[in-house]
Amino acid sequence: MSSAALVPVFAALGDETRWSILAALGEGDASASALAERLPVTRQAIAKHLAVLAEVGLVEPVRVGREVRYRVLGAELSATAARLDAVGRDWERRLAAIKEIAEGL
Amino acid sequence: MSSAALVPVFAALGDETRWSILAALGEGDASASALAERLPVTRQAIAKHLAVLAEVGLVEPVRVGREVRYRVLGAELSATAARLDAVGRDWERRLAAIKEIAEGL
DNA sequence: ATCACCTGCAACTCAATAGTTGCAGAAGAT
DNA sequence: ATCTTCTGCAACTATTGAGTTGCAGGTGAT
Repeated sequence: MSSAALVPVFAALGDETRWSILAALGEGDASASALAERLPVTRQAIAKHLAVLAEVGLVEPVRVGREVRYRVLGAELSATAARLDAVGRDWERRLAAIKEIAEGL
Repeated sequence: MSSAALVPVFAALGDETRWSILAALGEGDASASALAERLPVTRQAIAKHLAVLAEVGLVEPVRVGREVRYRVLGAELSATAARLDAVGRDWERRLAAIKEIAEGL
């Protein structure tokens, strides 16, 4: 089941640095230390971001020996997108209905 | 064209109060003052949120006499959802490819 | 056993932002 | 013309969060 609250997911996605991290993970799993070599922030900052991303289910930790690699979960992203789309369509539908009533049809 | 940067849109959607506002607007256009009567925050706070939402194209101001009503743009939400889904699918695809290579297929 | 490296926790700084109050100004209503 | 009401601007507070440095603890490699 992947239905954490919707809003925290967007809050997690509302940060450029986290997108850099997600983009980097999109090219293969990596640890916080490995990511720190490619990004202009410290390992600890990245670790915090990864914790946020893991909290909302966008990323998943995988122990490999003494390091902890992270895997991006694209499916969760798509699921979130689906829910967002549903909300958007619902509002469009309801507002269209209101408009018709207002026009006296 | 509705392609503002993607990240600020998520940042805008990462706030509970703004979702309350969007939900209220989903039941019909309303002004900041009208919204302030239904929500537990001041009009000015709502005005700021509406400015943020308008900035990223999720909402649109409409002058009606001396008041300014806001209309929620569900289509923009759906467009954002589509872009999000595309990113998610892309990552899944790439990671699946990497996995196959790693397994020596 | 020792060394190197990676993770995790804690304390701190600084900037951004959600929220407030207060006031000035413009546009309908009477 | 006056009164009401709605909007917009400005200053201020407080909280959150991004980022840092420093250090302690484990785990694999030699």
